[in-house]
Order: sequence, then structure tokens, then C-alpha cells
Amino acid sequence: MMDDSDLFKVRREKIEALAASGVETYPNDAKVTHLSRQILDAYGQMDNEALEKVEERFAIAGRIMAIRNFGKGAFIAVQDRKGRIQVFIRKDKVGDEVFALFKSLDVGDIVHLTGRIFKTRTGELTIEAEGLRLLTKCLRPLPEKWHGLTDVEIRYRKRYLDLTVNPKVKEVFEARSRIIQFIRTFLHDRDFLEVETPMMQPMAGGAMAKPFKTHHNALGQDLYLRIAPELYLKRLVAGGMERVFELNRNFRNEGVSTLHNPEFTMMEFYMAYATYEDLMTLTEELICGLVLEIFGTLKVTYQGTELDFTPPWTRVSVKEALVKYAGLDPAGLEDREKAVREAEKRGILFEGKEPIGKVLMGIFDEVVEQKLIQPTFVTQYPLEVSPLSRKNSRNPEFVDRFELYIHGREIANAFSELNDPADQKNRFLMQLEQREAGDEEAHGMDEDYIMALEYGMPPTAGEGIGIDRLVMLLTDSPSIRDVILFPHMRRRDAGEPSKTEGDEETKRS
RNA sequence: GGGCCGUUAGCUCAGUUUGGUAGAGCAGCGGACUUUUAAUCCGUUGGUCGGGGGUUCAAAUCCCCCACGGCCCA
Repeated sequence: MMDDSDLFKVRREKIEALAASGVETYPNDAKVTHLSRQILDAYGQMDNEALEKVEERFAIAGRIMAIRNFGKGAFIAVQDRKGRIQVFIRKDKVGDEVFALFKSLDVGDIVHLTGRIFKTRTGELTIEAEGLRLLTKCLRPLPEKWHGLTDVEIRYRKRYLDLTVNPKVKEVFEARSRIIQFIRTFLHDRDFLEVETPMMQPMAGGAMAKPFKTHHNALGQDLYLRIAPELYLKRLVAGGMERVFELNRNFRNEGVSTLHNPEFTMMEFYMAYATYEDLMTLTEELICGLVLEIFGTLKVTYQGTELDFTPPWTRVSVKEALVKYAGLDPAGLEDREKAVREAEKRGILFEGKEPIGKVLMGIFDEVVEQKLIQPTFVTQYPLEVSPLSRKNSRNPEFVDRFELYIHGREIANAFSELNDPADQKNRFLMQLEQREAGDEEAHGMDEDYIMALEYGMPPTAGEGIGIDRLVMLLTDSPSIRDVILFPHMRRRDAGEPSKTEGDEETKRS
């Protein structure tokens, strides 16, 4: 379709002409000696007198991002993975043949350049070209040099273009990589073992969410994409892997928004002989370490709001938070009827079957969550919404759990794990009741997990941290799509179901 | 799921209120120019106006449906 556009045709003809003249059009033998950044760092401070004494020759490669032509000379901006450097090419230096090749090049072409360095009149360190090769032709015009690519839909669908022309985008993903690297190192340093557990599970457990369903043809078996790795990781703890973590994708069959992508990255870790209180301290250490790594300070700005990560962070129970942030009368927390009335006052309606814990959390989600701007640990969650969590010793209606909120968003969820198999079985039965009452997200019964607990899992604390949301905070990104390279987008040819798709996928694997 | 906004040249955008031959800048093409950096100057090509239907002598513009996206709400 777009192959017919004049711009495409002109560029294809250029490369066909080169091929016809005997030039290898897609060579792969070009050797690179320097990155743009290395040259600028090493020689950027020198004046021309000093640069003249530099005998070294530099070979760079990258994409042409700008061409400024002057008849028998030209400036071009070449972009590699570390930035851009300017190259000056002059006819009397490179000769007629190479200069003619240069004249046929376009912005977007990937080239190899060799030469010496000097400074221009305006003081910019520049390579004076002695050699030039076209490595890869860019057949389609790049977005405009000044405004760039701003259409967010195209940015997400064609991320390669976004990365090429919007340098900030790459910085976000470089930060993401550093964040993940930091987390791995942090946990390895504390003797955690990184593991990988099934993403395709016969039943999707470990969280309350709707799963994606798929099917194994040879086994004739339905499978679910995991909503959490939790139950497998705890089986590992039962097996003696006392400290494990997994940093990988979860899948939840829910809506998409600036905070939700159907697949998202979660880091879960489990630590035997620790409690949820130990994990609060560990979480402060981890996230403060990250914030310092990325910003060099604990006070950072996210979307115009200053966040202060200086520990210790506020710790407040769900009930205290309901009183403090939602203005509930403490008496309204006592029984279900009063709680429902409090909820109704705030416009939140309940059908009539939800246990009190769900009612309290309903108010919490609606009213309190958005007010937790500074890093805050919310503790002591109702039993009904925490089927895998250990009961609090003093108040068994609540569990030893916390969630970390920053900027009104849940960033982490952790608890002292329930390792009493009888209690766990009862909790699953409670969940089944909720499921029968119409709660599609209620947890299912996992007999094998209970059996693992029957063999014995040591007292353990576990936590999940939403990596995408954390990266959003640490890169000042307003949307989760800005921190996921290829966020899920609705297909554009939605009306036309493709018959071959399934076949292709089988062939590929 | 609901509300609002958007979709016009490869890219960034005017043009829609008030229907009357579809525009600009950049990119491209031709020409001038050997220290520019959004280089400059002269000339010039390029459009199923997201898709479909309707109203009208006439629709990018008004009406309806659909697709995709963004923001807000649930």
C-alpha cells in the first residue's frame, strides 16, 4: 500500500542504482572503533590546536538524523546508541566517488564513517570524514526533525520510530533496565535465588483477578496464563528454597488504562523466617536504594508532586486509615451494617452479601487510596480479602499484611504467609463461597498447594512489587504505556478474524 | 461500559463555527552554496481529508453508523 508512495519509490531507486553500480548495499563488515559519546567525552574540551595533534582515526556508525548541505561540503548528524555526533564531509577530502554516494543518501540512512576530529567555528567537536559507507538504506522517511513523532498511537505501535526520533523514550527504558538490574543485585546480595515458575497454569491462583484462558492441543487441556506466581514460589519455599524471587510477567484479563496493561511485570520474593514487618524495612531499603540510584536524592517530583522517600515511611492500619483519611467514625468499623451505611454516605453501594472486610476495603479503595501520596504502608487487612495471609495473633479478623502506596497507587503488596494447611483449606472454602455468591475473582481451591503446606512450609513472608508502576514513578511517566515497550493496543483490522494465525503460531514453535 | 475530544501530504499542523476548485512548514525532487546546527535562497512534485451511509446542485466542513486513539468517569 504505502510502498507505492513516491518517497519510498525514490529511495528504493537510489539503492537499486547503487547496487547496479557494484556497491554492496547491505554490507556487514564495517568495524566501529568509537561511540559518539566516547569521542565527545575524550576530546570535547580540547581546542583545535590540541586536536590537530591527535593522530587517531575514528570509525563510527549510526543513523543520519540531519543533513545540512553546502554544495561541495555538508554537515550531518549521526546518531548511535550513546547519542549524536556531527560529521563534516567535503568533496575535496573524500573524493568525487564518495561524495556522489553521500549526495544520494537520505536522513534515516545507517552509515559508517571514518575520519579525524576537529572543532568548527562554533566550537562543536566534529569528525572530518575521510571515508563513508552506506550500511543500511532507510526506505521510508523519518518523522520530521523539529516536531518529531508526537502521535501517541503511532509511538506505541511503531516503537522503533519513537525510539529513533525521541531520545527521551530510550532514557526511560534505560532507566527501566537499571531499576531491574538494581533489584536483582539487591536480592542476590541478600542470598535470594532467582527462579522461573509456570506462566501457564492449570488453575490461576495467587491473586484475585480474572485470568486469560488458553488450550494445550496435544494434552487436550485448558490452561490459564498466570495472574501471580505466588503459589508456586511458596511451594519452592516448602521445598527448602528459603529465599526466592521471580521477576517476570503476569497476565490479567481486565481493562486497559494508564495504570493497567493486560501483561505486566511483577517481582515477587519470599523469605523464610521473616515477617511482614521485616519486609517493610526491606522494602524501604530497596526502594530508597533505587531512588538514590536513579535520582541521587530521596526527594523526587512525580507529575508535579514532590515525593519524599526519606525513611521511615508512615505506617497505618486499614482501620486507622479509614478514620484518618475517609473521616469514618471508629464506631462505623465495628459491624457490617454500620460499615455499609458509611459506604452509602459516600455513594458506594453494596448488594448485600459482601462480608464486612469487603465493605471496608470498598470504602478504602474509593476514598483513602487516592490520598496516600507520600510513601505509606497500610497494614492489617481484613481476613476476607486476604485468603493467603497469616491471621494476626491478637485480632484474627485481620491479617499480617501491608500494601505500599505511593502517589495514590498500590506499588507493593506483602504479608506473613499462611502456612497452616488446615487454616489455608478453610480460607479456600471461604473463597469458594464468595465465588458461588458471584465473585468471579475469588480464589479457587488448590489441593496440591495445601498438600505442600502439609509437608511443611517454614514461617515465611512474601511480597510482590509492581515493576511497571515503580518505573513510572522513577521516570516521571504519566502512563504505564510509556514504560512498556510494546503496550497492548487494539488491533486495527478488528473486523477481519485471521484464519491462519493459529497455524502460523504452531509453525513458529 | 459511559461522556468529551481527536483522526487532513511521509511528519507537525491550518482549513470545520458560516458547505462553493484542499493549504503551510519540514521531508522529497531540480538548482545555488566548502564551518552549518530548525542552515539559507530560487523553483517544484505529493492528498481514497480514518471507513461507510445520508442531506445537498455541491460535503474535509452538516447528520447517522463504524473503526482506532487520547483524556475523564465507572
